Amino acid sequence: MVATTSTRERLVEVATGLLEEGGPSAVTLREVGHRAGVSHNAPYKHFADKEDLLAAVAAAQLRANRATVQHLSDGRPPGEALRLVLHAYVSRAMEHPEMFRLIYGRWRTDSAELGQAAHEARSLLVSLVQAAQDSGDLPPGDPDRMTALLQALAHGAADLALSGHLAKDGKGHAEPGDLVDDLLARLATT
Amino acid sequence: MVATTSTRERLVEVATGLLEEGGPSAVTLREVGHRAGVSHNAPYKHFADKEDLLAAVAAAQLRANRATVQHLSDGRPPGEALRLVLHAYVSRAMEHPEMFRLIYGRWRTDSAELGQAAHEARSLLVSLVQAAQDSGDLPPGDPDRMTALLQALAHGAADLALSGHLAKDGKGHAEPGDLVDDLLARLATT
DNA sequence: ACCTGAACACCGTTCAAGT
DNA sequence: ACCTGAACACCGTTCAAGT
Repeated sequence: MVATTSTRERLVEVATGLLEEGGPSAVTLREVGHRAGVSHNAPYKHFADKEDLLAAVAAAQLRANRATVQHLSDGRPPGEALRLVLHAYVSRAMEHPEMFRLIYGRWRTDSAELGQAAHEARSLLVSLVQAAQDSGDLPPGDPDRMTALLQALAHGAADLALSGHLAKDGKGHAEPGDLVDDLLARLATT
Repeated sequence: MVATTSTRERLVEVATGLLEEGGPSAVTLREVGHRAGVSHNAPYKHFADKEDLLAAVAAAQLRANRATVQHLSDGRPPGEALRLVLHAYVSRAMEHPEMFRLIYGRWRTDSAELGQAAHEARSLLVSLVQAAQDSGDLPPGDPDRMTALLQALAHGAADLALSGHLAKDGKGHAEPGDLVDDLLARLATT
């Protein structure tokens, strides 16, 4: 299997690496072009501007996440699958903070590719929640709303932990994963 | 009462305005200086660099938020006070997205002023939660951890809503404030 | 102590031109 | 269709100098 990566794919790969190393400001089109072996403005032939390139990076990562989620939940009981997926959500955020902040950052460009990837990621999560409700691991109710509750908690716990606003005194000892478990436990006993 | 605003205070005010209008990239030291009536590099006499100025902006806002929280909760039953404060947290985020993202963004500078303001904001929230536990509006347990759970949910709901990752199909109709109420309701019946 | 003007290095973006 | 080199406007930061 020969990997024939197009220039466009290489630009996205290189930009991904630069992002994780030093955040969006480290993704200069000059360095992207240089690492991809093209000129510093060749990216403009594939992307409208820098933000459009970053949107492609975020979309690619969302698709990769979706594959991970599917693999993680495959063949497991719904309650356990959901728990693993939420913990993976948090772990990914803590290990790849720049990518996390990019994906859930503010976009002034409405990238169709990114919107599509985000929609598919959410759909998968909703179906997982629905399965957990059917199996009795989660209480009944609108699955969209239950999903939003769970994702909001996992997301907020990760984001606050990343910014150091989550009880760093060590007293509460509230790791983001612990909060996920707290919520799941309370929901299970309702 | 004559308002004798120092240059430093004026720089922070001007930077705050620019931030809310167009985000951190709109806060150019040149424009800050110009609006404050000084040269484009006068800010360097008051702040180490641009990030240090933004840290002062964030710290000032955290202190203002703290005052709002105290005023909101003053004289109300703990359960209601907590609910109002969490809703205010969400509303503030939705109405001032750039400020919200700044405060809970990533800092490479460890500003003592910002760290102090963040710590005090968290302490106030913990004491509110503790009062709600004492009055029976919230279940018992480590107040630091209960606070983290509540803040993580409010924070995540607001952040996901801002980035459009919260069920925008309209089916679940999950506004951030609704999620706050969902969690409070579930905690009340535990 | 606080401020200014010039200068430097860097970056996103555009443009005319090349194959 | 895809790429290049030069150029423009802009920005953070530094420096020598002024009061």
